[in-house]
Amino acid sequence: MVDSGVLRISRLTDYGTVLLAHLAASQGAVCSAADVATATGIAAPTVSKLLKSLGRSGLVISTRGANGGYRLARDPHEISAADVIDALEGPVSITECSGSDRQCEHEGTCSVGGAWQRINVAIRHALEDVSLIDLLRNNRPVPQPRIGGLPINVEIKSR
Amino acid sequence: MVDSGVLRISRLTDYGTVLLAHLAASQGAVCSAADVATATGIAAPTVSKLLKSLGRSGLVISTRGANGGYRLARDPHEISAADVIDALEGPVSITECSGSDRQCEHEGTCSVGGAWQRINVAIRHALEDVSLIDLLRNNRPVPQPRIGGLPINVEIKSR
DNA sequence: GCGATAAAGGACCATTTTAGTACTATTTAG
DNA sequence: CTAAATAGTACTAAAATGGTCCTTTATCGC
Repeated sequence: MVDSGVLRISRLTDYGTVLLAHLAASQGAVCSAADVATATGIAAPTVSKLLKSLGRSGLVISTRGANGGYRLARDPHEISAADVIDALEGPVSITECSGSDRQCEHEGTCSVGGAWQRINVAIRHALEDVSLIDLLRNNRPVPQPRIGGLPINVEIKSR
Repeated sequence: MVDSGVLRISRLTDYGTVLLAHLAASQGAVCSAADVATATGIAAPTVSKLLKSLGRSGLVISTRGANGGYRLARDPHEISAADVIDALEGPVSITECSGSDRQCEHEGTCSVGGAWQRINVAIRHALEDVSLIDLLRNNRPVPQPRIGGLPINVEIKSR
């Protein structure tokens, strides 16, 4: 449990961004799933599965048959992190009851709710603000700030 | 799968905010875990487990023995959503490899990374911006729910 | 001191989610 | 026609999650 905590995206979604980044780097050329797998080092069946999903969501365009493959459906500037997450995991919502309109089972006694929406919106904006290009470009050796031995990203308040 | 997707906090963390909200509403009075369980409708062992965690993280203060119980460690204005999440789930990080210092297994081929940090920071800020009081006050439709006689929307000093 | 109360801390189990695999059908270039 | 490649579906293994139980320790009231 040393790993990251909440608010994580699933590993598959993370892979998804890697795949899309590869397609973006390929400048519109059609790449087969196998090619992408080789290039990214992600297992072929997994790549295939992900690209299928991304196709269904309209982020990539597929061409079937011999010499077929995948390419981005639109300019990588126009694909946001939110798009990728939506495609692979469904709509973003931080709590179960704040996202959908169905009833929370503790509705009567639950005194928490409204402010999560605000948080949701903020997160949404952050995700929409980052494009595939950003994800590609901001790639750097990472001078990750470190606090003590802790791999924390953001400053943590004193305890 | 109708439910919320990624970026959700776990149910336990959600419960945690409910528990803390109840303690906030109790204005510093000591509440036993059993009381809180009754008041919130959350299963007693679960409440107990959560309050233990919150105690270890310094968000609540425990008193053992007869007439013991829990109370908030500090003013509810000073407890943020980020605090609660940190306490119950560890540090927030959206991807596995952006949060920890361990190597991503696809390091050589992975072209994604940097921009997630920016997203992390944005999310972090959103979470730090919302206090327990906000979570209480922005309470929705449910008009003045009362819990075993206790009104839950206690007005505490506004800011 | 004694007994009741209540938290602390672990160990443990059931269920759900997630990740990954396999197999079959369909489409298309040559 | 055949080979290459995606589409779709079903299945399995592994991990995280949620929840329960039990034993120990501390405190209060008598």
